[in-house]
Amino acid sequence: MTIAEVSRKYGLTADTLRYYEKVGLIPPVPRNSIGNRVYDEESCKWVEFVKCMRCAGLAVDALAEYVALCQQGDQTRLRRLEILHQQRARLWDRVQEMEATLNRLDRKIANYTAQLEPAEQQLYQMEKEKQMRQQDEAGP
Amino acid sequence: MTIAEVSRKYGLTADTLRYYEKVGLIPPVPRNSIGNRVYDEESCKWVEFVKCMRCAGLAVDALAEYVALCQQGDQTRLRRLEILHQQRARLWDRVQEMEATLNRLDRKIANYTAQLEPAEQQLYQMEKEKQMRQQDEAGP
DNA sequence: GCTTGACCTGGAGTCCGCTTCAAATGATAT
DNA sequence: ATATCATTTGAAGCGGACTCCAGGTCAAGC
Repeated sequence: MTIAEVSRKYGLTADTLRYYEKVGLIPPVPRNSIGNRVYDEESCKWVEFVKCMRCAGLAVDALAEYVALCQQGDQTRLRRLEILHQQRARLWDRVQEMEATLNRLDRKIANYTAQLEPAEQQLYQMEKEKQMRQQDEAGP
Repeated sequence: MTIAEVSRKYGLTADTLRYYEKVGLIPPVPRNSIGNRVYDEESCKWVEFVKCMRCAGLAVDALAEYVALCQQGDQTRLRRLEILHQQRARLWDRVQEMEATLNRLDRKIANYTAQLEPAEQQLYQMEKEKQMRQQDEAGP
């Protein structure tokens, strides 16, 4: 696949794909005779993997280290595992934090909604929906 | 409270507190006769609120709009509710994405762990622990 | 009355993660 | 053969969110 095809396939710009390769988020992509990138299965898998990890917020340099280690063979497996563990832990912490905030927002929303004038409520209802929970003040 | 005290209390630098105020993430903080900030209850609540929301990744400008509306009185309640809804939705999406990645990392970790030499496993065990799940390849 | 220390401001600097650009190359279409 | 097009590179630029800095003001202690 060409860079344009991969770009379409994964929704990353060609520039971003080159950038990822440059900083080591994906191993060097094979080239054809004239030097253009030709993404094979392997490269695509890396692209998909990295897209997923970056979307979740993993840091570029942790990922780059992991990718570099993968290219250095089996004796790096232990270290790779460490990196994965560490990143997983960070990610988990962030998710906890975000879920707490989600709950807080839900309470706030419930509170706002409860205090709307009936007319407003209906007006609002007409274009909105869904899940809410408990108390919270409506200021800060 | 002085800015230094608030800084200690919430773990944000004085610079960040001034910055938040400047860009409207917190309403203007009261000043004493010589122009120094004196954080009252209200200001502290805002600081805490904004810290929480920013940690969860809400955008500065959405928050700034919300804060501005709060200062404009009750007729902005509907719009505020909309903002909260919207931000909640974004946050929820991100959490979903991150949880999926978390699962993927877990599978990867399980796979790596399973493939370690027994000696390595033990070595690894000695400093690590916890939860893992199922299959995944160990490359990308 | 002079230093020290906390605070102020405006503006510049930093870091991250892309994004844009300029100039070049080669394949393809007319 | 000339124009068009996708691609290449290295380097510069950008946006977000702080972070740091220089220069200045006050209040208090010695």
